[in-house]
Order: sequence, then C-alpha cells, then structure tokens
Amino acid sequence: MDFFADLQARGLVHQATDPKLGEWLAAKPRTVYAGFDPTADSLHVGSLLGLIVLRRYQKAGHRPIAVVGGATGMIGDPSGKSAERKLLDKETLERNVDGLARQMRRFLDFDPAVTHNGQGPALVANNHDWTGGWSYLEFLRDIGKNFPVNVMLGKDSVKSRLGGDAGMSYTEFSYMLLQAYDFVYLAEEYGCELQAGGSDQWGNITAGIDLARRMHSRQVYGMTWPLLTKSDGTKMGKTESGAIWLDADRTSPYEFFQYWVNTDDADVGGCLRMLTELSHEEIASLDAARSENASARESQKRLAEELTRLVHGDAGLATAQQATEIFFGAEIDGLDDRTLGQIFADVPAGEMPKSQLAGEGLAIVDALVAAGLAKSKGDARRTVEQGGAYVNNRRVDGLDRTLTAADLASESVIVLRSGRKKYALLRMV
RNA sequence: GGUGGGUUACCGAAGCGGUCAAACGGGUCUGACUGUAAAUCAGAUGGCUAUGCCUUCGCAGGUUCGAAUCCUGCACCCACCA
Repeated sequence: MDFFADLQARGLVHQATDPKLGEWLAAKPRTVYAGFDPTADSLHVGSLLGLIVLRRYQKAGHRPIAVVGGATGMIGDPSGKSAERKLLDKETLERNVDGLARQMRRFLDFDPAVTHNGQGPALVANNHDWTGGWSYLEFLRDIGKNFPVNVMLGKDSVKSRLGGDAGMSYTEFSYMLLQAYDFVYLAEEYGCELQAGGSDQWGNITAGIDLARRMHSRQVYGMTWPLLTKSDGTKMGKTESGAIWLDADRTSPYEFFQYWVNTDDADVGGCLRMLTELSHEEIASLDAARSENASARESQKRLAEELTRLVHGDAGLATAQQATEIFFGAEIDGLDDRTLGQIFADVPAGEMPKSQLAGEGLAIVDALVAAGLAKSKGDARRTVEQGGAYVNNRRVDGLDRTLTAADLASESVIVLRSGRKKYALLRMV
C-alpha cells in the first residue's frame, strides 16, 4: 500500500483537489504545508491531527512545513466559526508562535543533519514574516485584484456567516486572501505544492490554488482531513473543564492519558486509525478484540499509550501509567515527595503543621476539611460515615480514625481521597 | 399611577402560628452494580465544641410564651386596570 492509499485507508483524506494526488506524491518527494492557529501558547488535541498528518508525510519522505499564523492569527479565520473572533495582540501572538514551534519538535524532525530524500528537515514558518511587510495598497493591487468577490461570497465560510445573525467584518472576510497568499509564497520560496488542512479549510486551500494559478500560472494541490468529532457530535479534545492541551503544564500526562482511555467504543477505532502509527493489521486485530470483548478496552488503552508516548515521551507515559495505577486503587506507601508530586500534579493540596500528627494524631474529619475535600466538618463526617473517605487509598472505617506519622505516604505528604476519584494531598509542613 | 399576586435552601416548588433545618422534584455528593461507560438501585445534602445548641425562608422593624407562617414599612418581580 503506498503512502496516499494508507492515508485514505486511515480515513485521513476527506477531499483532494486532484484524483491523482496519490500518484503525484509517489512520483517524488514533495513539500507539504499545514497551518496552525496561534490562539494559545500551546497546541491542543484539536491541532493534533494536523501534526500527525504532517508527521506521516515526513515519514513517507516528504518535507513538511508547519505554518504558524502569526499574521493570520491577527485576523481570525472565520471558517467553522459562528461569531467574530476577538483579535490577539502582537506580543501574545509572538509568544504563542514560539510556544507552538517548540512543541512541534515532538512530532516533526527539524534536525538539519537528517535529510529526507534530499528534501531537508521540517520547517516551521511564521506567515507574519512575509505578510507583515505588505502595505495596504500593495496588497490590494497585487493580491486583492486576483479575487473575484462573487467567488469569495460563494465560500461556505462566508455564506454561513452572512446567512446567520452574527454577520462578518471586512477583516474576517479578507482572511482567505492572506491564507491564499501563504500558499503562493511557500510555493515560490520553498517549492511547496501541497496544502493540507482540516475539512473546514477547503475554501481557504482552494483560494490559494486559484491564486497560484492566477499569479504564476502554477499548479498546486490541496487535500483535507476530516474534522475529528465524536460519535455524539461533540468536538474531540474538549472536556467540561476545557481543552486537552499538549503541554504537560497545562494538561498533565496523566490527564492526557486518561482522556484517551475514556474514548467511546464508537470513536476509538477511528482514533487508532487516524492518530496512531499502528499498522493496519494491528488496528484490525484491536477492532476484532473490541467486538469480541469490549469491556477489556484494549483499544482505548493502546490508543492512550501510543498518543501519550508521542506527546509526552516514554517518561511521560511512565508517569501517566504509574498515576493510573494509583488513581485506580493501588495503596500508596513508601513513595517520595517528588514522585508523589508528579503523579498528583493535578490534585489540589492543603497544608497542616506536622506537629498535628503527634500524640493522638489529626482527626480524619479535620484532615478532609484542611485538604479541601469537604466544605465543612459536617460534610466530612458524612463522607466518612458513608464509607467514602480514604487515606492513601485505604478506606477509613470510622470517625475515630486519626492520622499519625505512620500515615505519611512520603516524607511529608498524606494522600486523601473522597469517593471514587476525588483526590487531595495534605502536606505536613 | 391604581388593584391584585409573588419573593422559601444549589435550582424549581410545597408550607400559611407550635410536631419546620423546612415536604416533593431536579441537581450534587457517597455507596452498590459496572467496562475508569451508560442505565439502575440505596443513602446523604445549613453549621457546630452535637441526643443539645446556633444561623437560614427578599430587607428592616413589630405582635406573640412561640413566626417561613400574623402586622407595618422598604426593595425587587409578575398580572390586570389607567
């Protein structure tokens, strides 16, 4: 199976501008680009698919360019959005662009020593570098002239907004010109002849292809991948508490791992195909195992493993797995503060003077309140009475339970838990 | 501006002088079950130095041995009439 057929088999090709794209790619190494929005200083699961697609291209011998939209981010892409986006200031954008570029190293190979079929390493480019210098008049004359308004009005991203109540500003309307020019610039400068993007980017991609033809009579290509959505129609990568980030400081490896472990049965097959680098045989055998015995949830575990390793490395995966073991019942003992701190990175903590552990010890009820697991002593008492309180993952059997130095799970920390999975640390200082 | 109705715990909603920390439903929490799922079932759901005490029923006063419940004033909301 050649590279493009593999992409198709994985469900990663939604639309392509040319039915022969596969042959074109197989003919020789190409340069391909995809854009990323610098709306935050970290990438999140929503942009994961794009990175993975570029990564696949690189592994297949092509050269990927990741374009971070330092310029377009100032405007705001209207595609797939129902309302005008608020604009980011330049400083924020620059910081975000740097943050994104750093994270991309996990996915793409930027090492100049490693060349892929003579194509060189991956590149990160900031479109502000080539767009920032335009004057308005120059832009209108050289670029704007090539865009018939009736064609622009026909784009879905524009039509849907004009049809709704939200309307659209001239600024957003102009967005597609900038992205179209990106493609033209990259084609001229880097020989980049293929743009890939999410299916909502189709309009912008074809705008770039048209512009390349008009300006330079040059044929370039585009393809889109499907948007990653869950079977219930909601967006992938979002939880009640917000987006799942690729930055370990924003979303811990454990939380990231857990997000994928909890993937619905209906979604996990597609995720394995699109997001992991497992072979079709492996995926097929996971599919078979799942329909045989869904409750083993092998697919979810494998998905979580693969993606956590990709995003957070082997060490991150190890932490996530250790944390998983602990969060799902293993008793906690004999750990050190540092390890415990990593495992419970997301967990809130309370403090108490160490002297409380001496003599009679610290009443369990007070400990629960101090750690923030109960909002009053009465609340804490109820939790204990109902059998919902745990010290280091061991159930507390009565209100007379007190905590002493023997309950320390590490040098200075006691792990408290209320219910199935609500944890808090109590630091004895 | 006039008349009538309302304002109750996280939300909705009963209560109309003592037995009201306040029915009921939702939510939330805990437990059982389970696939770290969904559904279901059970219990809990103001605070405390706790068989008792304290604070809550729009706000401020008053009547009464005793008020969420009665009276007065104020604020906000709804309906009808101007």
